[in-house]
Amino acid sequence: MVYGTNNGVLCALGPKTHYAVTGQCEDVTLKAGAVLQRSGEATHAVYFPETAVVSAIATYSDGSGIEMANMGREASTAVNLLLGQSHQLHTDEVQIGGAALRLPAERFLKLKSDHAEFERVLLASAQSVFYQVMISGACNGTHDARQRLARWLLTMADRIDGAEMRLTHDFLSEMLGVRRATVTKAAQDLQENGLISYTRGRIRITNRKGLREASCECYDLVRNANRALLPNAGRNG
Amino acid sequence: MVYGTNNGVLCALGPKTHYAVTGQCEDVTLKAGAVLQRSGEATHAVYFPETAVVSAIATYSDGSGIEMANMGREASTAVNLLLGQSHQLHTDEVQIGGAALRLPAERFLKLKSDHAEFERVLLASAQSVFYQVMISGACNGTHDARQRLARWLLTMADRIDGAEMRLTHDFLSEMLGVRRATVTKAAQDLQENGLISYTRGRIRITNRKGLREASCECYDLVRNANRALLPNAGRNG
DNA sequence: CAATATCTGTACGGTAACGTACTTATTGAA
DNA sequence: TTCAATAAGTACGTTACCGTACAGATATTG
Repeated sequence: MVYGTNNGVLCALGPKTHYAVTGQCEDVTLKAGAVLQRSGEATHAVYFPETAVVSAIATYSDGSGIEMANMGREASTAVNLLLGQSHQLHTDEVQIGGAALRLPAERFLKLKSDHAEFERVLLASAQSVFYQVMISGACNGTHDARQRLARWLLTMADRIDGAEMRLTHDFLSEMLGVRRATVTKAAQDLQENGLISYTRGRIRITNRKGLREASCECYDLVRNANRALLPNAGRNG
Repeated sequence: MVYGTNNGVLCALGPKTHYAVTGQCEDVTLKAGAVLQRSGEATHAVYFPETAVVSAIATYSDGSGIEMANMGREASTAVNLLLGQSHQLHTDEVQIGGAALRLPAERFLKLKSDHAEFERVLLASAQSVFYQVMISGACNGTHDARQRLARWLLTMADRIDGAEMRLTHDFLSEMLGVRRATVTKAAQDLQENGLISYTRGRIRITNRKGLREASCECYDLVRNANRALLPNAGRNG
């Protein structure tokens, strides 16, 4: 039963619309590394992450890619279709495997035109994602690796159930766009200050308040904007 | 007479809608440094730049701000309203003074609901701006000052009539988020290679092809996406 | 034409990253 | 239980920037 999802976008819907939309979704398990839809291709479906995290990647002509945004349970991959584009401008890749709801493109479009509330919430969600991307862009150019690591861990923790996150320094270095050794140094610093603790692929936040202070303000800006735009998002079914 | 605008969003409209929309706009001259609308305030109007350039700025709690996107004649400031938000998430500030069309919020919303084509084009434009912000964010973290300067100059040249741009290194340093001296160094490099020439606040592109090679691919990615999303945009009335 | 303001060139030491690469610690599978 | 794979710690020279500061060049104004 998909009713009871913890996806923030779907939770922001009133019961009736929520029911209509989730009734058309299917539960899927996304595997880390899977490419959901490639840049330039037609968009087949929209994903509402629950425990999975999906990232938007820009592809350069030499084949390299850069992560431009990542979306967890507070968002969805609907922006393209929502703005009227049938084809992808970027590649959607699963960063962290987990559960998600999948809604085929045609059903998505039908639901969008049948339910004004759905469209309204989707637009607000797009605004939230847009803001996140804006802030992240500014953040990358302004704040150092330690602050950004702190921010990234806080953001990720909001998307995950348990206290422990399974993330390697290597993975984080890709997310932050820095060297693996730079992540190790930043993580050491945070650990020495008692804000996190980690061993071999497992990271745990031990002092959330302190980590927020170590992070740049970008964490709060994005979070507050998301909460303002999608109320009820923490409602959980 | 506003018909005959060179704003790319408005030019992407068919004649009938174009006429309906521009008929509701007023010609304004925007002064560099002016704040059009502040973060948190209600959005009073939407601006379609012609020769002006407006930037979206995120404001931190210490009062400092970071430029997150800038919009010239290929775009508009409509994203907020278009996505259903009556209030600003960011501050819109005039970076380069010049002409623009101004459309009050109520009229904008009325036109949007009366003309499906207008809404469709606006959504495509939002997609384009969204993509620009995504790419720029990735670009800032990946490419060096010289590449980004080249890209910025190319982008700006597309928005301006003449061959000469009135820009100081100091101004450019703010745009790129680097030191003024770093801009001077990058600009010297470009000039020594015959790609640009400049004197005291005036910059001229002398070898466009070469400048494109010196720039990162981000210039082409954003430009191609914008062209694909808003055809006819160069039609000029 | 002189005075002033504005730009640009340059210099200095400092720092946070970089690429590369080797070592040491875990962990899961043979 | 040993081995191979994976993760984390560390090191070294290098680079692109930073903050600051001042001198020279070019406009603008009185």
